[in-house]
Amino acid sequence: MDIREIAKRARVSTATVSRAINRIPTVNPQLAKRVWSVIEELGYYPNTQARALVSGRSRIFGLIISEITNPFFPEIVQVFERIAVQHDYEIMLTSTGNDPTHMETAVRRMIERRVEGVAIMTFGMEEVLLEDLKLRKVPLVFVDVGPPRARVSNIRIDYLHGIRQAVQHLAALRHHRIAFISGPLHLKSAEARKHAFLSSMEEIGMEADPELIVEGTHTIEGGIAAFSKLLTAPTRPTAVLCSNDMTAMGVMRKAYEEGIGIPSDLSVIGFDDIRLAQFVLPALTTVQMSQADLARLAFNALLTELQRETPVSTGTEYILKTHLVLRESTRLASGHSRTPAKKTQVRP
Amino acid sequence: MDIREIAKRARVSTATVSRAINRIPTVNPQLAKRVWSVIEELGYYPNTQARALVSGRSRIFGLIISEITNPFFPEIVQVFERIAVQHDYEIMLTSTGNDPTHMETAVRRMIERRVEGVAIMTFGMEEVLLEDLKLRKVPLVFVDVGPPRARVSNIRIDYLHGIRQAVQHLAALRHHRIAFISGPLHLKSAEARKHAFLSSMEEIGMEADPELIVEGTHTIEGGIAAFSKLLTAPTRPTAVLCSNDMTAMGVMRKAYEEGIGIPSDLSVIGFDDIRLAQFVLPALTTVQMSQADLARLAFNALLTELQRETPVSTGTEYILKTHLVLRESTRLASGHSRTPAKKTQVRP
DNA sequence: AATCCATAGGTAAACGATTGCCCGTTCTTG
DNA sequence: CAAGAACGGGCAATCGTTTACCTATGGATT
Repeated sequence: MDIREIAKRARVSTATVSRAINRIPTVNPQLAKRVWSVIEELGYYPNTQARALVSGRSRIFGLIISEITNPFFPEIVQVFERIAVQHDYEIMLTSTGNDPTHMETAVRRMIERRVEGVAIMTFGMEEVLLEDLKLRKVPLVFVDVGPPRARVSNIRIDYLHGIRQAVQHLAALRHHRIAFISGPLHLKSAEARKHAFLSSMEEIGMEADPELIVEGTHTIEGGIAAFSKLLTAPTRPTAVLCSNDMTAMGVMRKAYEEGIGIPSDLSVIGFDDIRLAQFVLPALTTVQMSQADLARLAFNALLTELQRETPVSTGTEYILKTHLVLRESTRLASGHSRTPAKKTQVRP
Repeated sequence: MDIREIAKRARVSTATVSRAINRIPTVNPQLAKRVWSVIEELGYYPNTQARALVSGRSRIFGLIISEITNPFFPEIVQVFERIAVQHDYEIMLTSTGNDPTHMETAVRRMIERRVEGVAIMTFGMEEVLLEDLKLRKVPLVFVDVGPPRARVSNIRIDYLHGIRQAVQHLAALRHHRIAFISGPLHLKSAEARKHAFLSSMEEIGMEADPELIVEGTHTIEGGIAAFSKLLTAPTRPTAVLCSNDMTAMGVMRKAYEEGIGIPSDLSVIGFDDIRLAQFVLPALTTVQMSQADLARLAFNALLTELQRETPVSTGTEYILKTHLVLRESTRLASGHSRTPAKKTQVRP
């Protein structure tokens, strides 16, 4: 069933049907009504492929993330999708697992489907592979990545704000041996977080012991491994700041196995504030970086770039703030207890 | 840039270019090579919309899930996507949040994009809204739902197997007061799990105290609420079996707040075996229902139905087994300790 | 009353591929 | 050596829309 069928039954031309469907105001309301009732009656749905072909607009945005099974991303996907649908866009999602090959085929698929824009949420990887998209002048939005360029927007995350709060919170709780577990350092975002930690420490005159800085992988497993390594240090840390919440969960897991109480023996702070963070035991103090805001920012960046008549020479920059949210996983360093230490209940 | 451009430069007709691209064996290898080298040189990517339009095949599958932020689903999405890409399919993902309106618009969008099949992973909801798809003879695959029908396959989950193991495990550990927190009972799957619990109990001659059966929502919050309710019972349960892992995490959270030790004071069993289950503290004993297998099963069901020349009158049934995996959250009921109880370390 | 203009709606040409059909070669076969 | 088969490749129709352009109609203007 196609537009011709509708046209015939409504005794109008296909042009009129098309106009009625697209609610073009010049069509006589009477006619429009006739057309619509035929459409309803037959349960006709327009063919998007045909529309896209002739109009040159696919109404699809690409969304590239690194790992859908990392709880950080689903919320982004959800919000992004919701907004897209509101704007009559479809999203083409791909989770690369940080595999360049996967990334490459994803880009190819997206070009073949003629996406109108792509949000890249891999936090600083493989920018090179996107040359094909740039070449085709597809609007792009990155997080935490490189030099601005025409049709390419950037969301800069203000890591320093939240991480400085975290460090100062720990310092206020009299922690002197503060460890940091970074993400994989080839990610720009991981690098940036580490750097924010370092300068926050310096700012308050604390030196970061190199032995207490280890690299993780932004996964639970990585957190376990990294914390194990920290435990071999001559003097253990009393607090550990993690580059993301998954890492923090790994630390908590390992601490549990070793009989190290959190927060009684060790304070832990995460980063991201994934939903789970509040349900972990004990609830995780963490630096929030709103996934919903990030998704909104990215979508709007794409839409804005698309609507711009004459592309500006250099893409727009957006900024996303971060800030600390206090929960149960941090406490006064032991030896400084307000009241005689008791190993059981928690109330930081 | 289009196929004509390629044809011109390779000094062949568009037909030959098309045939070369589709690797049709009748084209002269020499010509094909010439065509391909032009394609490479120009960085030409075929337009999927045009292809789909003329061939009548969109190469898109729909995937409807209930909540992408529920950690159960991302793994499904990942596996489904991976297989789809291997078969040159794209997936159109939608997370309905159990909202019928959302479901309705999702179905409309999918029809407009002419999906070739849809996997519905809402576990027993809103089948009615899919009439439009059935009408159009789109292959469908459901989990846990109703009567078979042409072009509609079904994945039946063998809940009983895993749940019976769970119940017997608890019984063997001398638990007599076993609670069950169900999912929202309007979901067929939740209903089925509850039923499996009841009959497993009956089988070993234990009666399920109605006071110990409460309804949850398959979320952490629901688990917290449900367990709070259980705590008001005149005699508390010593073990609780949950309809999914999120619920179990809610129980653990609430227990933690109340100072109830797991597994020392209370044994907890989940269902699903989401990845997180092994990292929770203590690691959760749970009934595994493989998300990867589920995704594979669903994809193959769709593909099979699509390749079937003459649709059989009634869709195929597939079966997915479940089974218990033991971890740290269960233990001999207190008062039956093998060795004098000690509150610290865990080893069930 | 004649002319002009605005306007609504129709005709048909795109969009970029696939593919049925046909035609010209070359090979086979009697 | 002639006739038919086999085969490779080109022509052009087709998929289902949108939209530029054109035409007819009716109202306004003089």
